[in-house]
Amino acid sequence: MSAEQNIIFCRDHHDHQSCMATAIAKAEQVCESRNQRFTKLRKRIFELVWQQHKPIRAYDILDQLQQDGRAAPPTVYRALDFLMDLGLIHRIESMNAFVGCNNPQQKHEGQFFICNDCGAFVELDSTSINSAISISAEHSGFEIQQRTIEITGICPECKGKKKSQ
Amino acid sequence: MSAEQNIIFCRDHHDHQSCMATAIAKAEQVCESRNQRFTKLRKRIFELVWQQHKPIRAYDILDQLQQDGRAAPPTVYRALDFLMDLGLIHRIESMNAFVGCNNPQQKHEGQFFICNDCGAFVELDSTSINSAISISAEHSGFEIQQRTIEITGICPECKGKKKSQ
DNA sequence: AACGATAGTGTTATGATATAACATATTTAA
DNA sequence: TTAAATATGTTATATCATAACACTATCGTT
Repeated sequence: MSAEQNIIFCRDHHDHQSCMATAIAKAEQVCESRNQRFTKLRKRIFELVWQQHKPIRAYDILDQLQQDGRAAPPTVYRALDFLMDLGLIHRIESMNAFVGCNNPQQKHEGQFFICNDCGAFVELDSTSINSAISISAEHSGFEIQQRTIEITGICPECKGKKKSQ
Repeated sequence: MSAEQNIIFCRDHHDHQSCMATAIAKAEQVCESRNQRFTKLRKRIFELVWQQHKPIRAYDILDQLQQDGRAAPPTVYRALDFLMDLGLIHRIESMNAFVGCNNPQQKHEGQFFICNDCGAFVELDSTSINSAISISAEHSGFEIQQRTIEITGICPECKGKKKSQ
């Protein structure tokens, strides 16, 4: 039962409303189970991260917040740190940006496939990628603490669009 | 003939002089073959990156340069960009830092295993990791352009030291 | 050797990303 | 209801990176 997940870029092709609602429900669940508070601010920032199904940068979040009144960087970064600690979002190191996680209940660090064209991304947790890395590490006694795996390129849709031009 | 490379953390256990000399020789070769100039400045910065066998940040390089006189950030970043373009060094995204590459002749993007304790690192180019990722991508028609694979943790030596304390 | 073209470097200013430190407000739990 | 703990606001500043333009060195011709 460890079938590899398929990459599905869902940009524009789904019921965003319910997708978002599900994410929020999961987040609330995770917070509750860890005795953490999903405050109004944290929820707002979580929503902004999820909103577009693509990586968003801290200062873009800040810009959005400032449309409702004053806000400063620490407000954003603190919320992002909180959400990351709980695994509700992930940081994309190579882009200084953040994405929502759709499997926050499981502890994991995903593998991210991100389209350079449209920004759509997919998070995998592939057994074969994970174990290839683990094996390399075990081989020499390296003890893994954190995995950063970020693959950028062109998603199937954008590839299609390009061809037909 | 695709035996996996082993992780070897060479910190402190090698002839640094000749290790460095080899790296410089390779770099000169690569530059020559691509009709690029390995200028005094570029060489100096290349040496600083190699010097410690661990990731070094741009402003730390800048500090070193400034001991020989004035220098400003663009001087450093330009040289780093040049060296990266030729594959003579790599950027570690998750640390905003740079490391020397010991196989610059081959075009590749490595997998980095970096010790959180001592900073030692190893660059692999593992067939099994690479193909696991390629397979995941091909599965759905994602066209890979760039791979960022950075694994942090504790190297065998530091693990040993900790145990014996 | 003299020349213009190209490539490389210096310099100043500023943009982009992130955090420290402390003040204030809110929630929790006794 | 109150003290402790948690969360947020606010100001200042650290850290990372690049744009734009001036100047210098090198290369390839004549």
